[in-house]
Amino acid sequence: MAELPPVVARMWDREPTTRRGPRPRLDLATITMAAIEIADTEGLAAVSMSNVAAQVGVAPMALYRYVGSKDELLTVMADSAVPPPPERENLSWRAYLATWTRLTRDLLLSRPWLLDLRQSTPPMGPRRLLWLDRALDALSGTGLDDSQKFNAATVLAGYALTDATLTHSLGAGGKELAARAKGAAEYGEILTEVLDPATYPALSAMMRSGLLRDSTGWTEDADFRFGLDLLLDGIEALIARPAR
Amino acid sequence: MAELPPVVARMWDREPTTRRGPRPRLDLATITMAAIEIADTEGLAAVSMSNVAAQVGVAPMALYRYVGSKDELLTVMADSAVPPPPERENLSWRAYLATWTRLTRDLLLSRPWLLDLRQSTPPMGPRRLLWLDRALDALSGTGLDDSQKFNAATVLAGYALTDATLTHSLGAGGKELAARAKGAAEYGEILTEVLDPATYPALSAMMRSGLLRDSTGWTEDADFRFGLDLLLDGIEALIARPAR
DNA sequence: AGCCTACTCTGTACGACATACACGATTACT
DNA sequence: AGTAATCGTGTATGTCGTACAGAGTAGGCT
Repeated sequence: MAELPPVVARMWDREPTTRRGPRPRLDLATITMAAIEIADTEGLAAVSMSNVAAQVGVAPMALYRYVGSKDELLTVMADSAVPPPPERENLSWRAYLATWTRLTRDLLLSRPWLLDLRQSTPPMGPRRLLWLDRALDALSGTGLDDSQKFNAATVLAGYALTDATLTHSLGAGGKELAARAKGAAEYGEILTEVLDPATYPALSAMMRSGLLRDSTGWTEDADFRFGLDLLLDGIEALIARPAR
Repeated sequence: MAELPPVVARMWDREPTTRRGPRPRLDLATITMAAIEIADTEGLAAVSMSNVAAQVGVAPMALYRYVGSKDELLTVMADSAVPPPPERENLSWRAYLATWTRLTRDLLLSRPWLLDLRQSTPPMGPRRLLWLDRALDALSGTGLDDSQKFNAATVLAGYALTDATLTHSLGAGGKELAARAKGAAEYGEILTEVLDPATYPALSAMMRSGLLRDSTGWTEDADFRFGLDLLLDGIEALIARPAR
């Protein structure tokens, strides 16, 4: 039986109940919440061990009693920032996965620093795994095999991430919307000027006909639904198809 | 007319031809190639201004004559590491986009540090834009409108990234395959042990039936094709659908 | 030709950061 | 009561990005 790495153990609340020395003044959850609050308000760059320690009123080195490294802290943050998944209610698999994907995207947009966090994550924590479980569960009556279900969930989550990344980088950032929209328009302008129609035929034609000119053409919800329906149609077709 | 930021200008070879002082001993391409070589061999973490400077035989601060910051260097790297897109030949849009997406994924797997660079990037460079152009071009005869074409390309690129991320994190890394496969199996073991069937019904059932037990069930090419066909089917259905 | 000036690269310095190490204080178990 | 494990702190180290000032170089102008 494999041994749990200490942080993983703490993520899953598997601490031994009785310990030796002085009572800990903190716990992993407190530290993580403080770090998340800093990331929410000042951005991921402001999440330093010193800042987090100051936020919880402790010396920087004290944090290393709870996390093995800053990287570990970031990993825990990436899981703790995730809310519970939506309830299934009576929704069809398709309706449920649609809101599942949408909420995933909305989460990433409401905490953009999640986008910057390295997503090479086998070590998914309890919360992310709960989302995964719900997606798999929604597909349980469809006749897909395990691998297909898993891949479908992965694709949907990946799409949420792709869309959130694009949407975030182009605006829809609340108050910054105006600034970012202007940035996108400016960049489009520069590109239009710099793109050589000979080597970029399709793209330069598209730019000249005004793709980025009005930035609302991109960031709207219709674009998200577009790709989402694409994927759900694909899954539906797969379900309808006789088992291979 | 908007002014080009200096690095963007250099990325697009828009340097003024005559300059004042001593001839530069370097150019942006040399620096970028050195940085990419370091990233390829020692990983992204080893790409420091000092290391890059040493690699090209120059004092660290000299690099700042060519890039405004390390972030800019990373941005340029993210574009320069991209090879030219495949030729269209006589391929159907579907066949072309299939290899387009596959090659995108293969690129990300061959230079995994690109995965860590997932910056929120409007500033795409000439090479990435060339790929985008080819994808749009492949869809030019299909009757889709600009926004649909753009979204389709985005979704496919996003899928390549999702799949590469997952595949990389679970193995298929050449020599490390054994080590990583063992890692995945171990993690699966731990999860199986820790997952409470009551709160994770679908997932724990799936794990217990051996999803991660043999890691080849994931990383195989069939899984990539699965999602890819899902997307291409969706696009094909959209093309067949009468314009809304 | 000679000066001016923009531009090149260098050396030094500073502040931020992650983290190793050793210490004194605190508490449970023998 | 004593032992040993654990906690938080203070200090120190090495690395990093980059600001700044200076010395050398070479084109443009008079």
